[in-house]
Amino acid sequence: MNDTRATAAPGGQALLFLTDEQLRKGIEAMFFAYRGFTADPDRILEDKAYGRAHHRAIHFISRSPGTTVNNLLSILGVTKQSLNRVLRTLIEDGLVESRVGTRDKRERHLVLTEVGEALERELSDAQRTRMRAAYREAGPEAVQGFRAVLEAMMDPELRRHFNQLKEAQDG
Amino acid sequence: MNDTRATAAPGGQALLFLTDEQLRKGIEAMFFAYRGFTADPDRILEDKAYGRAHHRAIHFISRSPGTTVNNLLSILGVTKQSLNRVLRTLIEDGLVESRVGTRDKRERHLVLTEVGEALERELSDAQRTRMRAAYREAGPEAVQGFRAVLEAMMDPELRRHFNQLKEAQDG
DNA sequence: ATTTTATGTCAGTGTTGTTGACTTTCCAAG
DNA sequence: CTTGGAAAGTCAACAACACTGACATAAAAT
Repeated sequence: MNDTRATAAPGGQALLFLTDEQLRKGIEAMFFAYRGFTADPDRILEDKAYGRAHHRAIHFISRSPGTTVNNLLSILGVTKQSLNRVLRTLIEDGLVESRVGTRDKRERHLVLTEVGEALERELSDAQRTRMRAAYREAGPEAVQGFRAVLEAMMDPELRRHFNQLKEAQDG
Repeated sequence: MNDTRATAAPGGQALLFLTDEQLRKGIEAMFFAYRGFTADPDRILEDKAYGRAHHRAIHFISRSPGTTVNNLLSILGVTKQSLNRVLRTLIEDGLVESRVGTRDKRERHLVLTEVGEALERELSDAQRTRMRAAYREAGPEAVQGFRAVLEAMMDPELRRHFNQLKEAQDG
């Protein structure tokens, strides 16, 4: 069923014979899996007045407490106007605190409040539960492969961000 | 660096010790990778008057030529009004043909025209190129794991659709 | 003193999703 | 044959979330 073939090549490198069909299935897998990936947080946010954009902001503020608006912008890849709309509501609702920088007073450092952290936990618990179940079902070797392919799929700039986040608490 | 640990458990099953941090990194990998995944088609569509929704419709019509609107709806998971707006422009622009069903004349069977297939090729070529590069970089075992985790992450209904598409040309 | 950077804000626009209401077509059961 | 309901299409209104462009403020850098 899984006919991704590998053969030893002269250089000791494994060569992949990837048919268009196999690649197409990878593409569809990404599409369907991403729907599942966002389904649980979406359900939680649907009641509250927030959407996916709020979730992303909350996630990365939680991940890098005290991050600046500019840093968040380059991670999320949206315009400042778009991010600002989201941040404004989160600050107004008391989920995020915006602190003027000490060294550079132009910068705003973003941190989650208690309430913000509670929502972050609720959202990430749901997402982690699905991820954990998928990892268990697929097995440990699969997890390594999953991460390797995803990382290889990222744009270089995003990959840099991804690995910087990793270093913060993992490396 | 990749510290997803696996240990042989009594039942012969491998046990995974997944920390919240490891799961979180999987979540972030999905987020960043999906951005890369959609980046190339987005760039192509940006010039033309189409968006991601058009791409998705074109992809699945190409994948299952003659599919009905209802089938497409359950694959894409949007409302008929939303899909209809997209299909209407694609039909008006001569990329998609809508054929009245022969057995059931209420149904519309959707197929790509020559022009539609040309755009589909352009889009999927771009997406496959990235996927192929990622597969090559990650290696053949990683590809297996990638697909296994993604499939485990899908909602059951979407997983059914995914596997039905597979059977069509792979099983 | 001037320029650049970081941030915030206002106004307008586009894509993509939603609900709700309504019509047309047409299969199938009574 | 009539009627109920499913499939498809349409119209209107609306919301989330992205975009561009223009402009304001404060502070750092030159």
